[in-house]
Amino acid sequence: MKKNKPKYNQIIEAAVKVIAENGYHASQVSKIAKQAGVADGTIYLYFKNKEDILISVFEEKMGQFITHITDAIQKKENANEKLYELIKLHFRQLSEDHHLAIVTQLELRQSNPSLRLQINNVLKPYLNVIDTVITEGMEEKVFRKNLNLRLVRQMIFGTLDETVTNWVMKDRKYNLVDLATEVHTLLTEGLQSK
Amino acid sequence: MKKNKPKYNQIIEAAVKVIAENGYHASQVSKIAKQAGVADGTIYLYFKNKEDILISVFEEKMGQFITHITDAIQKKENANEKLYELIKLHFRQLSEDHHLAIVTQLELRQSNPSLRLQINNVLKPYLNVIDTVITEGMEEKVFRKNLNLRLVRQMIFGTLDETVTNWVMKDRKYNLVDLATEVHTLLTEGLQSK
Amino acid sequence: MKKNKPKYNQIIEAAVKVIAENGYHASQVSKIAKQAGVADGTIYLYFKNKEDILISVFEEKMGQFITHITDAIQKKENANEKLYELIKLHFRQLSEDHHLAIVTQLELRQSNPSLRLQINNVLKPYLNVIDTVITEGMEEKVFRKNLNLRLVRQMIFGTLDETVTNWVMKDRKYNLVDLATEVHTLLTEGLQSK
Amino acid sequence: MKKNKPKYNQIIEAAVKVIAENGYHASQVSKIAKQAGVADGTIYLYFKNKEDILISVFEEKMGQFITHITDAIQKKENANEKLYELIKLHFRQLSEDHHLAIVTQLELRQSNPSLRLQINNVLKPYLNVIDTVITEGMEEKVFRKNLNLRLVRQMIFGTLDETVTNWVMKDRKYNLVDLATEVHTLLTEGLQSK
DNA sequence: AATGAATGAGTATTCATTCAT
DNA sequence: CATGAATGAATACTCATTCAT
Repeated sequence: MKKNKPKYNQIIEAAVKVIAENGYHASQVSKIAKQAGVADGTIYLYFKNKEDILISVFEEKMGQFITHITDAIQKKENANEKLYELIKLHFRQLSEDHHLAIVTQLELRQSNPSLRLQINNVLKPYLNVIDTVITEGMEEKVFRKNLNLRLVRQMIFGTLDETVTNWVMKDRKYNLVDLATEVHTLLTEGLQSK
Repeated sequence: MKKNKPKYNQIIEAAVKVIAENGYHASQVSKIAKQAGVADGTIYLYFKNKEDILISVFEEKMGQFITHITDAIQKKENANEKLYELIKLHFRQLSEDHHLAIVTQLELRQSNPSLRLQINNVLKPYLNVIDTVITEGMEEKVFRKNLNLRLVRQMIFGTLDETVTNWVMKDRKYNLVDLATEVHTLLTEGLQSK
Repeated sequence: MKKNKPKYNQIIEAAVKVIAENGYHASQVSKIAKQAGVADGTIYLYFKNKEDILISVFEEKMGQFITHITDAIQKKENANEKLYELIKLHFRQLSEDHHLAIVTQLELRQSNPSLRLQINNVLKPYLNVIDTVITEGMEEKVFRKNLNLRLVRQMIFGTLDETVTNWVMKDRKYNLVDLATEVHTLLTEGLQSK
Repeated sequence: MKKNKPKYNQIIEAAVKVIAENGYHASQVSKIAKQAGVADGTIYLYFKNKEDILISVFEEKMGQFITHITDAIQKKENANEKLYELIKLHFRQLSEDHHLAIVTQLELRQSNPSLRLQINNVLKPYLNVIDTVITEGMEEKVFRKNLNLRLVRQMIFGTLDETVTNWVMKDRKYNLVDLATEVHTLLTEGLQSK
């Protein structure tokens, strides 16, 4: 499988770095090749075209991202703790790889509709993980029953995504992971005073 | 002021239509000019460059959007009702102008980071409106005191934005405004069962 | 009509010169533009793409070529004289424009099949002129009746074409027009001694 | 000699097939190698470069073509019969190997002038055969004396070549060999009625 | 002899912007 | 004010050839 070839990963890592530092539109294939230490033509032995590099970057990175979160929340006992873990790891992983954070929150969004459709497909497993936590929470009666699954998922993902994007746009000047507790409380308890 | 010139608005409206129908990347200046019924060069008598058209589209449309919401929530008595009104009008206005919805939720996001920074500036007054509602809610003790203002704003805006984007990407097949009540409940009461 | 625009003809003439001097494959669009004294982009205001330049070169030049021959042979009294005139003018016109001769006999032949198909279409009117001369000759009983039209046309065109190509490949070291009489005699009387 | 190596011929045959089926420009070295069942690099153990493959294809095939014709016409008694035999075999051989016909009449002509110069060298022996027949014909007084050798050769070769090219371009829908008699008559007797 | 992964030179085309009229 | 013809910078991808194994 091509993913075991060292050059495949070399190119993926080079792409993340080049895109994060130069922005999507200034990331020419030749620049990525140079950063990866291979010839321009070599890129095309491993990727169909430039778009395929971007999709593959996202697939590889999101795959690890999701696997990590899925593994961690399995060890938690109830949906509430699972949700907290998911928030914490979502923040932590993007905190720890700020190149990746820039690429996912800013650069990849300026892609064309066809690419964004593929990106959504890669995101689906993550959204499914969120759905599972919500469903479990309703079954465990930790969360209110009769929650609108799609809406709740949109609230959770929308909140996390917006929070990370703001953090990236503020040049990551504050600690993102520190916000996990508060975000979790907001999502579970809402705004209302009791 | 240039906004009183009829061609200025002609071009703004043409831009919304062209971008919504053709997508951001296929919206050449010449296409917008043709749709507006003016010569290519005329565009540059009213706008500094292409980016300026896009910013102006967003400014004009968001200005009305925000004015409308600000006016409406002033008439509401407490922060809870104001929040509900804000959600409802956010959804309704984008429902009623689907060209605008496509442009703001999908097409304008393909722009480069510099443009997006300016778009954020245009959004700021709207985020301030949200902040005001939250602050009032805390003062009125309708909302918990000690809420992290920025975080709450990100939750509210992130949730609304993600909800609208999903609706647009599902080709607007369901009624967006109908979701306002549920979204409001989710935001105020959270997920937890009581 | 675009053919009246001076730049259209400027580009056509530049293309003939550049292709004749550099060869088909070394004739980049930018080189043609430079020779024509226009910007690269201007080429695309007058031609759909590079192939369209080549087709148009051939159309324009062959159009004049054919018109000239058609006009001249109308004045001749019988098919035999018309054939002689056709041979003479075929040779003379390519003799007098050696850039055109190089382009038609050598460079345009290395084009791809799709282009060659279009080139054949442009040639058709010329082949029709040949056919008319042959048919008239049979009617006038100057030529044998029952000649196979297609075959005779192929003999005439094949002979002229091969003769010109050899002349071009020998760097035009001898006078092509001088051969007209002999070629005419060969075609009409054949090889056989009487 | 490299011609005894089996892979040499494998590659030659593969090249004819690949070029006939895919066209000259879509016949990459790697495609020829694959068809021949060898590695890309192996090609370069037997051929100097891609052009050398093409030249060699033409040399090998034309060698057989010419040998066959030379042998056959030696058995004929006079120049007239020899010319007829040459025409018949020219047509028959290309009829029987339609891959070769496509390659020689269409595909190889898309090559650059340098390659075509080398192709002409390969053709020379064939043109010499034609010359010999003409000279014999003049000596035998079967053909008119004082024929311009080069011109007659160009008429014969031009006619045959144009006839075959037209047949290939019409997708070989009619029987080429059947035309031999008529072509022979045209060449020897000309167009004129007696 | 044979392999095939790696190389890197080369080019048509688009479109935001200008400026002479 | 308005026009629209002209500009020219900028870039992904192919494929003949090499050479370490």
